[in-house]
Amino acid sequence: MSPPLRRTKQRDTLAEILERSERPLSVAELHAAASKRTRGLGIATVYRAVGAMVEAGELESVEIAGEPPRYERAGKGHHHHFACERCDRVFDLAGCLENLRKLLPPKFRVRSHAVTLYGLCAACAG
Amino acid sequence: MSPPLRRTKQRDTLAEILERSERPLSVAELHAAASKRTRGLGIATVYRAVGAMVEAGELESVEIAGEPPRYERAGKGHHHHFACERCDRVFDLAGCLENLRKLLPPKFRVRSHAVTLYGLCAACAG
DNA sequence: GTGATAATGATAAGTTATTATCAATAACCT
DNA sequence: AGGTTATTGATAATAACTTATCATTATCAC
Repeated sequence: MSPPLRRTKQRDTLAEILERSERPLSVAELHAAASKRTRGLGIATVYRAVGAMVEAGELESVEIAGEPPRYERAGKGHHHHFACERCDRVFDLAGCLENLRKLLPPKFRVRSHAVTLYGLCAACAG
Repeated sequence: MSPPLRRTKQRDTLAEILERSERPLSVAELHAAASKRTRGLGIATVYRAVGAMVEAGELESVEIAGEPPRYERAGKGHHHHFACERCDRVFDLAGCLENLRKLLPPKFRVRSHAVTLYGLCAACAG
């Protein structure tokens, strides 16, 4: 069975950053942000913490083609994402689209879908 | 400047398979299909041919998160894709969705978008 | 046909992201 | 506080693709 888990400064910091973040973060972003508070934080620790939180259902991963996954807290409700082509950050979009099924060929069965918009975020569109 | 390009059996085969294919193909799929006709075909040759065709604007790449890119002939018109979770093949979907912009936060500028459906293709849904 | 050289195939090397290893450190129970 | 052991950080090792290298082969202009 799984070993009893211990509370550490590193994990607390990482969890808090993710909890507070209004957008999904990559491991690299998370490492950078947490390093400001927890000096010398190892990248492996970030991977371990993120993996455990996904495993525990506290985090969900946001997969975007050609990009490393981002992570955001679970239970935000169905939504999609925007990837800024300049600053490389990913943002949440509110809501979804109807009629996705109308795209579907006969006999195909959909289990999930992803909609990603690419462009410039507000900051980069300046 | 670029060296004059020569016509080879390998490139002809690859171009023809892509031209005839009704769905986007990965380098691996393309290599497998072309190897039946051109024995001993090297994977590097496939990468080189695909790269050149993309460069020339004859092919477009189809990027799907967590998957190697697929390639399809350019100029098919705007459409999206379906990724079968069982057989791992990618299919074209006809048309698009309206009102993508309604998802957009203020001041964000969209340049392109991707819609990918995941599920089982007709063959796998059986 | 012949020569110059682009293309090929086999494979080494490079990328990028992630996981494994392991000695040192720090949590937590009594 | 002290001991057990989970966790950490540094880094080696993987993994999955893609590109580079280079001797050999094949294309094409003449």
